[in-house]
Amino acid sequence: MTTSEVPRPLRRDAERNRQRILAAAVEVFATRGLAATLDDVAHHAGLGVGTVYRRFSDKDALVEALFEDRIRALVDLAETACAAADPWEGLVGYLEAASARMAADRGLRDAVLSPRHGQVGVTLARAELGPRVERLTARCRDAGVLRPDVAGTDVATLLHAVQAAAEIGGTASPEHWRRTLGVLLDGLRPARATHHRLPGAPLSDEELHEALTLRRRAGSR
Amino acid sequence: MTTSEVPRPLRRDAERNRQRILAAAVEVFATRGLAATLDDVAHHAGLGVGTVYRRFSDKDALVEALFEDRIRALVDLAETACAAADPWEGLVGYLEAASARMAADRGLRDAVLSPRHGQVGVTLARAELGPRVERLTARCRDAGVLRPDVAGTDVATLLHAVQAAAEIGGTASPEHWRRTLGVLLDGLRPARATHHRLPGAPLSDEELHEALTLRRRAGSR
DNA sequence: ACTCAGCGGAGACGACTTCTCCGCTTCTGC
DNA sequence: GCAGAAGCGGAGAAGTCGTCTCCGCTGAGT
Repeated sequence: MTTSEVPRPLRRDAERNRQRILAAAVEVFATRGLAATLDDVAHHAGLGVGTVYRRFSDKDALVEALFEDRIRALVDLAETACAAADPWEGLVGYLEAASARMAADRGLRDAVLSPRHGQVGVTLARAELGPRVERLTARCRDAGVLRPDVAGTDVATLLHAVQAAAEIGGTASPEHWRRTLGVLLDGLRPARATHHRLPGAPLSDEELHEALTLRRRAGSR
Repeated sequence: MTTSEVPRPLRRDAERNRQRILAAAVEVFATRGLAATLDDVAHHAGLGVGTVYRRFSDKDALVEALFEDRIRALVDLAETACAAADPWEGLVGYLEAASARMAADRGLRDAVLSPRHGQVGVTLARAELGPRVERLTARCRDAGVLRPDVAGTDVATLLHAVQAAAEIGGTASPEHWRRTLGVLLDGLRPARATHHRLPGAPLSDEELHEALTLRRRAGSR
């Protein structure tokens, strides 16, 4: 449903270029984030900017084409994790897999963690993430394998925190975030709650959503 | 030594305006970060931009005037924490205090966690932070109150991660970061032998420094 | 061969910042 | 009071950086 299939089959060379653009965009966005310019992408594909703009009306259109299914894959990941035999393993597996993908792709990181109006599909897909993380968390809490004072929104925040670590590791130490995640995971076990309860209350879903949406002047366009 | 004291005492109204600028800058930078424009600051002070530029040659000059001692205060905090009777309490106290200050002041956050050439004093002050955190960490490790596979650079990374949480809380939930810090602190206790060691190796000092310096296109100017 | 989809990429545009300039206002010392 | 230095305001010059358009040319497809 992205675009009606009716139009016209595209000339052979044009289709080839389309693929090149997509491939270049994947690479460029992955390393430089969504802040990369379309000029960058075009040049990386060995094409002129005009060509990119003929194929994709907008920078948003390109981003959407690239990231909607990537994000949907994260949703599937969460869904699968909900079905894991061991709730804790499910949560850990999801956090690791999701973190790994976002850490390896600055563009995905931006698409998931930052806002942007106009990217309808991406936004919708992202919205499906929250409830699943919530379920994942609730399951663990019920099973007593997660400290009871952690909410789903807290886990979302933690994911953000891990990505901050990933940003520090950058491409120089692409696995550096795992250390931060490791510390966090140990801190999430119930027995580990040595001290006091976590202070304050977790963010409500609305607060979290607003925080994520309101975020950053950055991004693209 | 900021500027030689010799010049001339400044007319009374000028001095008053200077104070207004400083006060406005504190406020504006705290809420909008270093990305705020000097026009913002000037307007917030009820003055024209020209006035600000007469007093401070540069945006950097203003930032420097504001944040050098703030960062130095963080250094002092770390120094004091090193002298705490209980090493763990020292570390926790430092992390909490430093996080609190940075969470409450987006400008400070930017000044400490991001780069910027030209801000000599700020950069120097920041450089003194690393070794102290290292000492703080080593003390805890030696005392066996910190998991042995955590290095000073890891703690620095964790601080970053906490600030990511702070950014989410924003001004709506200014204390939200404490929950993330809480989880992290519990995860830092010497392994009540849950899992495995933290994966990979900690960043070296140079790697961390480079990561911090190389960071972000953002900032001011 | 002919023609039209497709291409390239200079540059128009717009959004933003930083910082300057200069006529006018306000102090201050005498 | 008054002269004249110090200070002020804020329009706008100048620069930067992205997005996206335009149009003459190229080469695929029949």
